[in-house]
This record gives sequence, C-alpha cells and structure tokens, in this order.
Amino acid sequence: MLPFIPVEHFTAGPSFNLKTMENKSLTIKEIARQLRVSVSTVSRALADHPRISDITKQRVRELASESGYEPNRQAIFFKQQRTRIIGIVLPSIRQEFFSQAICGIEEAALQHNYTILFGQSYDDVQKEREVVEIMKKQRVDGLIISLAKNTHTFDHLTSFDRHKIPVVYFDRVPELPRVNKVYCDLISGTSDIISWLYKQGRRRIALINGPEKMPASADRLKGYMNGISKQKLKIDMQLVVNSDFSKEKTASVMDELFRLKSPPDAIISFNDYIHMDVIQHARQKRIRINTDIYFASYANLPITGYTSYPPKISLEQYPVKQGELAMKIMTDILERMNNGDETFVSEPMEERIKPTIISHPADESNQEQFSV
Amino acid sequence: MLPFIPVEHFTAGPSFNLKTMENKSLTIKEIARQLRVSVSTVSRALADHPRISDITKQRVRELASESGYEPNRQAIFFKQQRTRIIGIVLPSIRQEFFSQAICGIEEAALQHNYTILFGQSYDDVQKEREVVEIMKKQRVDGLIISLAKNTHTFDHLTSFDRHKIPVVYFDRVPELPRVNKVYCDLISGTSDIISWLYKQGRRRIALINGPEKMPASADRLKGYMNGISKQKLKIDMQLVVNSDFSKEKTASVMDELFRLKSPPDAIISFNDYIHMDVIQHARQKRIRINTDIYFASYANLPITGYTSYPPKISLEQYPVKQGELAMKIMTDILERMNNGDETFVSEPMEERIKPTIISHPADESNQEQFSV
DNA sequence: CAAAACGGGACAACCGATTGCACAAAATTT
DNA sequence: AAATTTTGTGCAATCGGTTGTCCCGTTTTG
Repeated sequence: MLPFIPVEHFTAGPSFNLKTMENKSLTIKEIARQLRVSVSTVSRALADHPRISDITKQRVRELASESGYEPNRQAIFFKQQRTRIIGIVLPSIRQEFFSQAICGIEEAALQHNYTILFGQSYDDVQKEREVVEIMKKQRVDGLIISLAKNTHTFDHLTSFDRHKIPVVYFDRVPELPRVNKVYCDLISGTSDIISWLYKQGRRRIALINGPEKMPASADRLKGYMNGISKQKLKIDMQLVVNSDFSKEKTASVMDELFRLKSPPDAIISFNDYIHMDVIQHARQKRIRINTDIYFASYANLPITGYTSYPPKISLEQYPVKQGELAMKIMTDILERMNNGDETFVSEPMEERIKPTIISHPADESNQEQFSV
Repeated sequence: MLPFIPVEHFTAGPSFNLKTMENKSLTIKEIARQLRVSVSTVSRALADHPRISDITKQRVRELASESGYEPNRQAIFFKQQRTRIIGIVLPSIRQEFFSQAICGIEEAALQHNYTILFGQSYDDVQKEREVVEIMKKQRVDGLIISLAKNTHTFDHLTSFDRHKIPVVYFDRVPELPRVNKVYCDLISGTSDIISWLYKQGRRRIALINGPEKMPASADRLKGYMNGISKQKLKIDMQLVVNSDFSKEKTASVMDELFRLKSPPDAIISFNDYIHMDVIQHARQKRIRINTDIYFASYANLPITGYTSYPPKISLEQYPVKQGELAMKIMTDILERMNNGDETFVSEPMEERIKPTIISHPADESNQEQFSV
C-alpha cells in the first residue's frame, strides 16, 4: 500500500528542500532543527552511536537521505586535522610512464577514499620546490613524489617529517636512508638486458644513459657493469655516454659512439623517448635498425608499438603497479598513524619491483617494408 | 625604543619553536600568546588591517615569519566555505591531448592560487558520475569537465548549478544552452580539411567518425557536410562511417569503405589514435599511405611524429590553450562570485578556438623506405 | 571644557561537525 | 523501596581562523 505523498515532494523534488535550493548545502544543524533534537544527537545517529535509540536513528537517517544531506568534509577534516588528500608530484604527466602511474595511484586512492592533488615539476627542482610548498600549504595528508632529474638536495621534502606527513618516493627515488619508496630494480633489469643481448650474439653493447647525477642513471650504469662482467665481456667506458634528454645532446653522444674504432653492435637507450630520438639519428646514419645494431630501451611504452622502429626489447617497469603500490604504502602508513602506531617513522616501507624484458615482435608493417 | 624581548625568543630558535617540532604547525593562537595580544589582533595584523598599529603589525609579522607560521587553509576555507580547489574530470589522462590540456589547466590554476583535484572517467558515464560525486563531496569550488563519450544526460552536472558551483565544459562539451564552455570549432576545421584535400585533387573523401551520439562526432559530420557542399561535391553518406574507437570496429568500417564501388581517395579519421589503427589496417590491405589514399586526422599529437605514417594533415586543437582558457573562465567566474556578481548564471562564457591544419612534412625515414 | 572623533585592541560569535561529560528517566539489581 | 546501572539525549568545548561590535584612552573639534 503506497503511503500518501505530501505535496512538497512535487514542489521541491525528492532530493533537496527549498532551503538547499536557496543557497548551499544543508547541515546537521538544519536536520536537528527540523527534528527538534540536538545536533549531537543527529551526529551520533548518523554515526550509528549505540547510545542513540533506533527510533531516533531511523528518523534522522530518513530525513537525511530524503533531503540529500551530505556531511561537510571540510568541517570534518578541519576538526580532525586531516584532508584525505594526497599530493602527487611528478616530473611530467605528458610522459606516458607517469600518466600510467597516475592511473594506478588514482585507482588505489579512490579505493581508500582519498583524492589526489596534482602537480608537475617539469623535471626541474625549482618548480618541484614550489609545487611541494603548495602541497604543504594545502595540508595534504601525504605526499607521493617522483623526483625531478636535477633534484639532489632534499630539504624541501625532509621538512615534511617534522610535520609528520608521510612521504613516499616513487620510481625516481632519492639516495636517502630510511625513506618509504617504490621503485623498479633497474640494476638487475639492466643486467638482464645485457644477458639477453649477449645471447643474441652482441658483444659491443653501448649505453646511452641519462644525466650522471640522476640515481636512475646510476642504477642503469651499475646494472650495465654487472651485466657486462657477468658475461665476461670487457668493460669499455667509451661505450657508456650521458645524454641530458635533449635531442641534440643525444645525437652528439651517438656520434661519439660511432666514431669509436670498434663501434657498438647494440645500444641501450635510457628510455623509449630517448630511443625514438636515437632511432631518428641512426636512420640518418643509414644504420639498419635491429640488424646492424640492436636497440634496447626502458619503459616499454604502448606508443612504441605504433612507431616505425620499436626497440628490439624494452624493459617493462609496470608504472600502474608501481603507482598502486606507492599509494598502498601511503594508505597503510596513514592508517597506522591514525591508530597511534608510529612505527612508520623508524621502519620505512620499501617495495622493489622486478622489471621484465619485453621483446617486440617485429612489426608486421615494418616487415613488409623490408621486403618491398 | 625596542620592547623587552622575552627569553622564549632565544630558546625557541629562529625558524620553529619546540611546540612546532613536537607535533603540528603553529597557530595564530600561539603567536598571540607569545606576544600577549589577542588572536584577532594577530589575524588583523597579518591581514594588514588599518586599525592595527604599525608597531604591532611589525611585531606580529616578525614572529610569524621567524617561526614559520603558515595559516591553516583548512580553517580559512572552512570558514569561508570555499576550498580553492578546482575539480578536473577528463576521459583519460593517458591520451596525450588531455595530458597536454592538464598542463594548461594546472598552469592557469597555479597562477590564481588554485589547486586541482584530479579524476578520470575512463570515457564512461558511470565512472564519470562517481568521480563527479566525489568532487562534489570534496566541495570543490568549481568543476572543469570533458565529457565521457557516452554521456548524454547531464543531471549529475546540472546539480552543481543548484549549489552555485560553476561548471566549465571543456573540449567535449554538451549540447546544453547557457553553459560555460571552451571548445575547438571542429565544424569549420573539418570543412577546412575537406578544402585542403580537394585542393590536392581528392574527390572521394571519407570520414571515419566516432559514435553517432557524441557531440564531437556531430561537429565533424556537420563540418564534413559543409565542406563537401562548399566544394560542390556530391554528398555520399556511404563515405561516412562510425567507429566506437575499438580497433576491431575501426577495421570493420574501413572494410565497408573499401567494398564500395567507388572507394575513397582520402580518409579523415576521428583523431590521431584512430588514425594509427586505420593506418595499421590500411597497411595490411597493401594501400600506399598518402599516395593511393590521403589520410587526415585530428589532434596533431606530437607522438605521430614518431610513427611510421603520420597523417598527411592533422588538425591542431591547441589543448594547452584550451585548458588555460577553461581555467581562466573558471577563475573569472569565481572572482565575480566573490564580488557578489552573479551575472555568470545568466550569461555563460564561451570560447571557441579555431583549429589549424598542420601538414606533416613527409618523414625523412619514411621517404627512405619508399626509395629502398 | 565638554563632546565628538579616532586609534588601538579585546571579546565573542561563527563556520559544521565531533565528542566528553552531565543529567534525567527508565530498567535493573539488591 | 532504595540503590545502581543502563539508556537516550542535550550541553558545550573544540578545531583555527575571520569579523562585527564594543570599550577604553587619547586627540581633535565646537
């Protein structure tokens, strides 16, 4: 049997009353007024407090949902001194690696009812400082950051510790002790690349690395050394060059490689973007890609599948998974903090992800080109 | 004459006192206590209120900056019922068009001291609703959104109007009257593409459009019709097909085109991503790209420059500029709202950007391939 | 010289929710 | 039947600022 529907339902609609329409959202106070109970009762009823009678709870909940009440998070978080916002600082969202990572981060954040505040450092430490400062002012509950390539000091980040705001480093992690971090083990990954290339008969393996000071470069170099040694090849530092990611610098270091008495028969590029520049330059030099020289790279970005010459192999670094993990560590820490557990200070969390070599099936359209 | 400086000043240190180190940041209350004035005085001193003496202002400011006081935005925004956070909802950040747009948006936001809360709809209206709901709960000051491809109802967005939260639609805009929007004029843009192709001697120009219901598709279609008519060509609706962006559907509609008695000599793809799929399929059909058939596309994404077969022309839609404009409109509206000006309700802002045809210089490496 | 004007600052309400405490009424125990 | 416990609810403080109002002392004005 249908209940009588009061006229208001037709004039005001089911999900908000006139008050709400007038201006802003309805408060607990208004509900209390309409029900002639105190605000604390309403608050407790909504929180399912045991001391509130079922009847009252019922009434409160009904009115609340009927009128589309939404608790004011601003107020709650203000009182609780939290924001449920996690700051994310990345070098550049335009790099597919990071935009993928964001997806993982966002996904995990939503699951734990956090939202993400977003900022880019454009790979510059100065901008990074600014963005981080803004995050601090916004009182984020935590910070996930992937360092700019020229970030070598960390005072702008360690200051978070004083405020007990957890920081999780992500992919581009600093060489600091006792920090939370998620990264991909590029040392063993690089070593694996060398092994793979060696098995393909390559003996003069070059590495086009990033800026020397970048930890990411250091890892690749270390892995390179390990790999070369493991295959009992001679380490020739002439085969290791550093680019600053600009097309020009990459071209010039490549020229250096080609000028060697014994030029490389395989080139490992810092990442797929560098790889693409490398390829462009190599084409100009009339080098037969993945024939004269094998090309390897890092990141395994989807777009390389669309390009003329994807690398023979690329190291999948699982950005989505890394992002998820970073956020998971963050939420874990925050939860522990809420429970008064402060072990996170002394026992930082660390996740090392093992990358995988993905060998590109020679692109069909390219094959045709070769046979034309 | 200097006032007597209490001992605390020396024990507490220059950049933060013990209290701050202990736990969280220092408040206006603490400053007031140390200076033996009331909190309101401190507040007004920091706000440069005329009723506060210069001496007091001086004292307050000094201690504030010395002790690294940061106003608690949570508290301020809570009181002012604002957050200075703008919600951004995009289909997918992994699409370069949108990640570029974000850059423009972020840039403009920072300039106006806003931060952005980020969410993706993954091009699905259901997810879009969820994300939008979260934004609403987070009490964003405004929402900038680019619609999911299957968004045809707008109740989840019009509800913002009731709360007087401005919404700016961006690139993928709805067909609603009286809304703020920034978009690229794809109607004239598409017409321009047709003209360009016509000048190149193309007469059977096909359009691989997106889902029929999408406004973006409607624009392209309208521009297509205009363009064809303008060149006094016969409109043949067999040359207009709709893909749903999946590789399979794209391939099947292409097959339709090739089965025509009089197949196309030019194909306009919905965007550069579709274009890449189109190319892949066309290669399998042994079609000589940009010779047998000219390929045109939308977006002019940087990555096409790295691909085997960039489109002959692509329509630059200026995502960064669009993003900047969207945020500019947003901040304009918010500022006017603050001044009690509510004209934005009756007079929505609209920016139409004129796209530009970018003709790809035939890629050097591709040329070589042809000559092999 | 009294009244008005002004300068400087304190008080307290407020934003919306949470939460410890108090207190009355009802239920239970002694 | 008195004492105690339980139950249901209200009061008021609190988070960190902002802001209208009031008050007191000094200076200016009539």
